[in-house]
Amino acid sequence: MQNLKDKILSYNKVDDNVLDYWLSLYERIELKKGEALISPGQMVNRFYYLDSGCIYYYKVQDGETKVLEFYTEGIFFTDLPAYVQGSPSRYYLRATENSRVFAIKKSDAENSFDSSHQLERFGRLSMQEAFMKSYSRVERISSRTNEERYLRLLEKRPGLLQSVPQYLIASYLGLTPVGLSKIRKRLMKVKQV
Amino acid sequence: MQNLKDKILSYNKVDDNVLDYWLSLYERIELKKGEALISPGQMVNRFYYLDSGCIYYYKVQDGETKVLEFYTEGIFFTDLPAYVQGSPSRYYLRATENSRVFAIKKSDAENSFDSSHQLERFGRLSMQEAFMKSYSRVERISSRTNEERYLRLLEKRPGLLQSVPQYLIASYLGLTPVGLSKIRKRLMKVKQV
DNA sequence: GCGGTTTATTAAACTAGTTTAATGAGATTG
DNA sequence: CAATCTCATTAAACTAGTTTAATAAACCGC
Repeated sequence: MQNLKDKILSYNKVDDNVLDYWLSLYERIELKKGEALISPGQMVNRFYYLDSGCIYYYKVQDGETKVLEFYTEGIFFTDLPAYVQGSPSRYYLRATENSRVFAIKKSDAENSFDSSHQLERFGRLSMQEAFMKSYSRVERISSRTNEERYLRLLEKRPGLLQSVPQYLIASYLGLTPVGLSKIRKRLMKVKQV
Repeated sequence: MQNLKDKILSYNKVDDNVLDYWLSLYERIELKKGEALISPGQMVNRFYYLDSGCIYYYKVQDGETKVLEFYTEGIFFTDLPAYVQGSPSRYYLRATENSRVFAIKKSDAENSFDSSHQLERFGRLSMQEAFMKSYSRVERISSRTNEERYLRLLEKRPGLLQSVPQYLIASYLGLTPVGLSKIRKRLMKVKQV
C-alpha cells in the first residue's frame, strides 16, 4: 500500500501511528476486466482509491450507455452523490481492465476524521483536489468542436485509448461510435497530407 | 451575515467564539450588474460566498465567450484552479445582476483551519458539497439532445432565465444564440398544439 | 421620451453529427 | 482451429446544429 501511503502524505503531514491506523482500515479489492464495483440500486458506503488499472463511471438510460468519467491509477473516487446522500446508486463503476482498488468504509473514515485533525485535513485537501480535477472535465465543454475535444483528450490522457474501447471514449465525448470514427478518419487524412 | 452563519452551521457544529472569529475575517463586496470580481491574469487568493445575486464563471477564447457555471445565492465559490495553484486566473467571475459577496483571504482561512478542527471539518464538508453539485453539471452531458438539456435547465434552475440573458444560457449549454432560439421556437410550437 | 446599444429572432446556405444497416477485422472460446 | 462475439469502419439518408446577415424588439442613459 505504499502508493496510497505516499499519496496521503503528499497532501499533508500525518503522524506514523495515525496513518498506520488509517491504512489498516482499508480492504483490498481485485477487479477483473469487465467486473463491476458498484451497480445501480446498490448503497455506496465506501470511498475508494485506485491503485492500478482503470475504472469507468457510467449509467445506462433508455438502453444507452453514458460514460461520465474514467478513473485511472492514483486517484480517490466513489459514486459521490450516493455516498454523501446515503441513497442507492444510479450508476455503475466498472473496470475496463484488471484493477486493484483499496476501499474504506464511510463510518470508519468519519470516525477517523473525528479523532484526527490531520486526517480531517487530508480529507479536505483530497476532496479539493478531486473537485479541482473535475473542472478540467467541464472545460471539455468549452472546446469548440468535438474534434477539438477528442484531440485534447488524446493529448491529456494518452494512456486512456490503450485500456478503453473506442465506443466508451465516444460516449464520454458525447458522440456515437460512428461519429467518433468519422472524426478519426478526418484527422487521418489531415495527417497524411 | 446571518445567511452565511446559518449556511456554515448547516454543515456541522462550530463553537460561537470560533464562528464569530471566522465571520469577522470576511469582507463584504457589493457588485453592480456587469461588474467583474475576477478577471484573467489576476491572482485569486480569496474564497467567496454569494449572499445574493448571480455570478457567472466564464472565459473568452478566440473572441468567444464560454460560460462554465452560474453561481446563485447561498453558494461558496471561487476560481478554484487559480486559488489552489496560486496561478493567475484564466477566467472571469462577473455579476449578471447586482450581487452581494463575502470574501475571505486564503491565508486567513488556512490559519483558521490550522487552529480549529471544527472549521477544518466545515471546510471539508463544504468542498464535498460543492464537488457533489458539480456532478449535476456533468450530468448535463448525459442528456441526449440540447433540447433536453435546455428543458432540464429550465426545470432545475427556473430562476436563472430571469437574471441571465439568453445568449449566456446558450453558451452554458454549448450552443450559439441562434441555435437556442431555434430550440425555443420548436418548443413553442409543441406547446401550442 | 429619444437615440443608441444590446439582445433575440428569423432566414438561407452549409456542416457536422445521427441513425440504421452492412461489412470487416481482431479477440475469445469451445 | 473454427465459430462466435465484440468492436471499428463505412455508406447513405437524414437532422440538428452553425454561420452570416438582416431585422425586430427591449433596455438604458441622458
